[in-house]
Amino acid sequence: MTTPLPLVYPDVCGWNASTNTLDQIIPSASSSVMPPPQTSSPHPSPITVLEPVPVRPACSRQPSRTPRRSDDPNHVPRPRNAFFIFRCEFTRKHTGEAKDSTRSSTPEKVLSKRAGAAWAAMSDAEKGPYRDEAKKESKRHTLENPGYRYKPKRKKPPQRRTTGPVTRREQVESLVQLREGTSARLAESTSGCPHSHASSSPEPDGPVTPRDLQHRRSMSLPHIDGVDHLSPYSYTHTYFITPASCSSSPSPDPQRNGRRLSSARQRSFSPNMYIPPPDLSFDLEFAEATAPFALFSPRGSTVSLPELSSLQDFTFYDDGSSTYSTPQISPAASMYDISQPECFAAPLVPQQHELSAPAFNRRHRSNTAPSATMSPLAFLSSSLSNWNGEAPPPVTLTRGSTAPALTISPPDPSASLLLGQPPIQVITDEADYGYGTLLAPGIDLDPDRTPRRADFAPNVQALYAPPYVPTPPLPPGYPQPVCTDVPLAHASPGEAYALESYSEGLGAFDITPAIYDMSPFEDIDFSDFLHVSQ
DNA sequence: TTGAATGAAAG
DNA sequence: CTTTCATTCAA
Repeated sequence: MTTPLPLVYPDVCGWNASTNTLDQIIPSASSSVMPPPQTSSPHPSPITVLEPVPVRPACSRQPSRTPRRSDDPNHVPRPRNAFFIFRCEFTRKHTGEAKDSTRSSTPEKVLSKRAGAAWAAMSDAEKGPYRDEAKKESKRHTLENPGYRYKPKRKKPPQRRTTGPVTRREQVESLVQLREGTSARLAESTSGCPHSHASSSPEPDGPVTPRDLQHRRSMSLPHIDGVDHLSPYSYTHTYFITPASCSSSPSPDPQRNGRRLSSARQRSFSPNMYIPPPDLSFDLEFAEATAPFALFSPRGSTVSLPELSSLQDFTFYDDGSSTYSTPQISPAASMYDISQPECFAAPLVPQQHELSAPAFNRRHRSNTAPSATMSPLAFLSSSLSNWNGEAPPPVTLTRGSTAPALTISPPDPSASLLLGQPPIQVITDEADYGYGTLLAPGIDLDPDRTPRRADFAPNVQALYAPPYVPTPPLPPGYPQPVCTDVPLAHASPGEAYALESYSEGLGAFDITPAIYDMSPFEDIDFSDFLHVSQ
């Protein structure tokens, strides 16, 4: 057993970083006033600084009645931030000029509220001086209090919005509940949903709140150079699954919803429909907004936000000469030579090693907090985007006891891509699920599990082109596409077909896609890009 | 009341 | 390792 050395925390006041010693300490009172040992307690240190002498700038009304950091005379208060500096001035103006009665009668709370409102109404330019002042004050603070370190004391244990694992099923169900609740409230309908799985309701924190929806963890697009990259869309749509039996309940927007669902129902999926991989060169605005992703995506991995935002000199011109400059990111990017404008154009007929258009390579960041709600479509498509085009192994299905076993060998994936062949047919005991099914034979859609790429039909990725992608001409001799693609900017909601195969596939499992709206580009789930419409 | 810093959680 | 986020604390 070693001698209990006095605990020393180098970052408390008094530590001299240069000499690695404690310069100024009151060598007394080491443990006399120590609180009971608590791990969360940030060690009220016996070490105290002699000289700090906090300078309170002009405004300070010195509310001596405030709990001055528990009667520690050597406590160094934090520097004020811009708002606080503003608030000081604000307070002075509003109480100083007024009569004393006002001063005493205006509670701090009200002042704070008013100051907050005033602050919010101010422009950046107006706030600038306060920010500068705050910076100065901060600098002065560090100069005058070397070794100072802000050490907030934990009083409450930090609460994450959700604790513990939340299964995807729970996420989906809580979304369904949210939607159901909204529908019910709006239509005053009492139709319940038998599939709601009340037994396995999302336990820890209850259903997803709208705020959670806004905060679906996903790739936030940092505004490069602080410039907003405006989207041509007013909304992006993310789809989530609701059991078919629930979808009959009135929806908050029956018109849109009905149109969406019925169009998905009515339009039959053509097995000959060739949906090309996305061509990202088609639309200036879209390309501008997407380009960072496209640039990085050949790495096929995640991109840190700093990296992304370091794309400062990214420019994009559509003046015919089509030049842009952008930093060379990685050697892997040479697959799409980013020095060339054409790099944004996906190969019209992708080879197997480059099946994906750049955007498709971008993996969905899986930094999903438990509270983050990922739409089923998002996780489906995230799996899809991880899929490298390999065909799943041949699957043998037994068709009842009398029927002969049926072996389905997926076609050569590259061939199927080239020819735009339909996905393989899924045949089960129950039914012929038909073309358009996304899943490979014998695969059940299990919301608790992220599908692996082997779960999908071999050319399913090719079916996943966004609806707004202009169809490139197919090589002569190939079946020409059935669908006429609509340019992005002119795409109308009814034109979306990218999800049809998806919804048909899901429909086979009694699952109907539904939608919710998100305001554009605040928090982008990249998979939404692939299915955006309108 | 806003904003900065922190530390821990989570990937 | 990096990023997110709840919490504290400045008057």
